[in-house]
Amino acid sequence: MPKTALAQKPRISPIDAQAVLAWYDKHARTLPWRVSPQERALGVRPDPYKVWLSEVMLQQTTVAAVQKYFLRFTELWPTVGDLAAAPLEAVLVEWAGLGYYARARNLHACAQAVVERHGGEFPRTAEGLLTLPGIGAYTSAAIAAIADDERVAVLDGNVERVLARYFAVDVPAREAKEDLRAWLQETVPERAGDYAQALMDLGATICAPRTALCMLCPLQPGCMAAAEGNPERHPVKAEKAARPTRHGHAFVIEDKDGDIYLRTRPAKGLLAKMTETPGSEWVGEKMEPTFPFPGEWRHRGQVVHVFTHFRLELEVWSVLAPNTEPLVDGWWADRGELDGEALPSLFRKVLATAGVE
DNA sequence: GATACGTGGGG
DNA sequence: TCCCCAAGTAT
Repeated sequence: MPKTALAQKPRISPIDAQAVLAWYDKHARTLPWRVSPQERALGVRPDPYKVWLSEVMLQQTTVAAVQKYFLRFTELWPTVGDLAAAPLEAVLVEWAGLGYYARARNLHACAQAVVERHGGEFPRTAEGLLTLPGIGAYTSAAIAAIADDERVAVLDGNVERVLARYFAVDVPAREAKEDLRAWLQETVPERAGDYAQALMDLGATICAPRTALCMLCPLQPGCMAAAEGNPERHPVKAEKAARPTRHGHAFVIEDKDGDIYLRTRPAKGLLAKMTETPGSEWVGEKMEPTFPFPGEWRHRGQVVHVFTHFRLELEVWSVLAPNTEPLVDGWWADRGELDGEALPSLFRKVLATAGVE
C-alpha cells in the first residue's frame, strides 16, 4: 500500500464504476481487436493473442497508426504459433514505420516463449504475463483484464489522466502512479475488461489531454477537477528535457540497374537490427562528409527527423557506384521492392530525398 | 529512478 | 513552425 502524502488525500466521491460501464455500453469505440460490450455480454471472449498483439502495438502509439499494422500482422500470422515460427527479419519488415523497434524484437521473443514455455497458450494471469518479454505492468494487467476479466487495475496514460482529474491530483503523474493504481484497484468491477477499455476510451475521447468534455462524461458528478472548473490543469506534467540536434550524412548508393545498397544496423541501440542506408555517425556539430569511396557524389537535400530524445539533420548524398567497388557488409535491394525491407521512416525519407521511390 | 527508445497527427 | 503527445518497457 502506498504510504505517500498523496495516499492520504481526501477522496470525497468514489469512482462510479457502473456509470463508467453504462457509458461504455453506449459509446465503446469499434476497433479491429476489440469485442464489443454487447458481444462480451453474450459470452464472446477476445483472442488473447490479438489482445496481446494490439496492446504491444498500442504502447505509446496512436490507435490510428496501429490499425493497419494489426490487420497486416493477423493476416500474415493468425496465431502466436505462426508468429513464433516466422523469422525475426520478417517481423521487423512488417513493423517498420511503427517505431519503438524493441517492441518488435520482444514481440517475437515473447511469441517464442509462449510456444516453448507455455505450450502455445498465453498465461491467464497478469502475474504470469508479466514474466514475458515486452510485457510490463500495464500490458500484463490489460491482457488479463480484457481477455479473462481478471479484476486488476489497468493503468495507462489515459486512465492516469482520468484519475488525476477526478481526484484533482496536483503532483506529477509519475509520482502519483502507485497511489492511482491502488485507488483504481478498489473500484474494479466484475466486468474488469470492459471497465479497463471504458476508462481508456473515456480518456481518449472525453477526458482528452487538451480538452475535457465534462458535459459528456459519466464521471463528471464526482470529478474534483471539473468542480474546480479547469480540468485540463491535471495531470501536472513534469518539465520536458531539452532535445538537442545531431547532424550527419546519409549515402544513397545506386548501381547501374538502380538497385540500392542497404545494410543492417547494429544489434543494440537506436533502430537496432533495422535496415539502413550507409552514413556517417550522428554528432552534435556539423561535419564535412567522409564518403565511403571516391565518386561523383551529388548533394540531394536534407532530412530532418525528430526522435524522442534528439532531433536529427541528415545531409543526403547519392552516387552511382563504380563496378569495382567492394561493398561487403550489406546487400543490393531492388529499388521497386523496398517495401520488403525493414526500413524505418527515417531511411524512407532519406531515399525519397535522393529520388528513390 | 532516470534515461533510451519512433513516429505521425493535431493544435 | 513547433510543441505536445499516444493503450510503456527495459535497463
